[in-house]
Amino acid sequence: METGRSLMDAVRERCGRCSGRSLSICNVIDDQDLPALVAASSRVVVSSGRCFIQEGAPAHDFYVLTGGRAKLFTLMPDGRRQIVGFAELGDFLGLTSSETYAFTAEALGDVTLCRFPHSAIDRLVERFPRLRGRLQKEASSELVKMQSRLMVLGRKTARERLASFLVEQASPCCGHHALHDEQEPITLPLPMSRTDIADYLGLTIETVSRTFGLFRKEGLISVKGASSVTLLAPGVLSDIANGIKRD
Amino acid sequence: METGRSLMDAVRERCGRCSGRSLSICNVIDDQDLPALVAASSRVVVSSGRCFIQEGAPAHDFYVLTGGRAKLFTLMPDGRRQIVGFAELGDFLGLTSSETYAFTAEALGDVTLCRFPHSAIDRLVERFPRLRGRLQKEASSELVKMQSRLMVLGRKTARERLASFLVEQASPCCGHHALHDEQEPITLPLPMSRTDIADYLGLTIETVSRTFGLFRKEGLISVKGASSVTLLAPGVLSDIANGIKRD
DNA sequence: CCCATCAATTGATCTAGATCAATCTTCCAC
DNA sequence: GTGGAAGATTGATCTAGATCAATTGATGGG
Repeated sequence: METGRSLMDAVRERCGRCSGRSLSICNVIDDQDLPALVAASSRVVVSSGRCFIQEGAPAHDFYVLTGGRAKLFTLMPDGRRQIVGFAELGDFLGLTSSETYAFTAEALGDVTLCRFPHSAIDRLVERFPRLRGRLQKEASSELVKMQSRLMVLGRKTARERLASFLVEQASPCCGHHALHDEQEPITLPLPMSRTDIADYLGLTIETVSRTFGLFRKEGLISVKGASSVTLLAPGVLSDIANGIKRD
Repeated sequence: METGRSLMDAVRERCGRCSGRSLSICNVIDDQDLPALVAASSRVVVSSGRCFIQEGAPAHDFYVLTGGRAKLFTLMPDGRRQIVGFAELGDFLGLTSSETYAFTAEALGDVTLCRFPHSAIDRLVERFPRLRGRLQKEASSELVKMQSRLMVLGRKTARERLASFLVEQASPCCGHHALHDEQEPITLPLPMSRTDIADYLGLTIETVSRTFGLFRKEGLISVKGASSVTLLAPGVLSDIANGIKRD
């Protein structure tokens, strides 16, 4: 919470250069109204490996991710883990129907966030009704992504799962600009570990690694040091992801 | 769309006895405002096995399910199917971020619905702002359910999946009233086929059937003619669902 | 009531992916 | 650089659940 002169500075500092601005819920707020947004929120920096949302903890705050990436996961009592999503620039976290968070969020590398207390969002929504619609749209679009993830986990083979993952990573924001060119190679950073990918796809690290190996041998990808891949044939990978066989 | 005298009749007819009223989005609308709701919507009856939402078709309408149950699924090009949910009384269908439906909805037995054209919902939301919040809450709660479904499909064994399914069926409305008593037997109708259950849980019919058989032998359930189960030990099933071993 | 049809169960095998077990990289901290 | 620790790859085996194959049981039309 900031006021007066420093608030204007804060707006310039926080929103002026915020690369998440156009992607996130903030994009329904006019420039002149930004101070209200800044006043309602606080900037949070989370260092690599730290958790900023705890599954089951009281849900006091919403977050907009403004830098870095995070993994979102749930645990079973015996430690089995399912990653329910990877958050990126502009993603809105902490929407929950209940009074507690449904997942844990951990920073993959250093992460910056804007934190909005629950109560502050209520006030903002009252003042900027379009925000409510934006929040709903956010939830709906997440819901659609979830439905395709259910298909991945319920019905796809290991090959199809990894291909789905790679294609998804190549088209952030729910396939917005799709794959620019189906044939054009695309290089992606993979800030998550093989273990994370395995827990996302319902596989083991060994299977993930072997499948990466296969794709490499088949000339579909090339790997640079485990945290960067180039999709050499995005179109083929996309077909594999959808269970389509080319001959 | 109805007017005048017949509208009042329609309200009495449609909403007065609607058992979904208290569960659905309609529960944020005062009785006196119901006519607006009725005027904006039309009643639809769908007979068993018919689809009323088609994956990929232009999303013109929203639906509130007011009677019966439906299965929601997506297909892969080769016909593999993933059931993404079973809709029941009061459920709101057709929320989507894109211009097309993300899944197909098919009636399990005869189904009645209230259909709201997209445009009508926009007008209603403008007139009744609380509706917007209700819609968002609906989407958020669905999102939370999805996250636990990802765990089911990604990390649970066949036993755990079927137990999860049975416990979920026993506590409709996202575990609202939970299991009244963990030890009290509960009898459930199962309007869906074994194939549907398999496609919901990412298993084959054979595995579903075998696992039902095991639960029966272990005295955890008793089955009446494939479309009705009694959970004899809901607490134990719940523990199995969560991977907790009692000894 | 009885047959036909389709769903569900049960049994026998097979296999994709898990598990167990070494290496081999990568990349810091020193 | 250099040692070492964590992560990734690769290989050998095992197994839960898939697949293939009957058989049994429901359900509904004539």
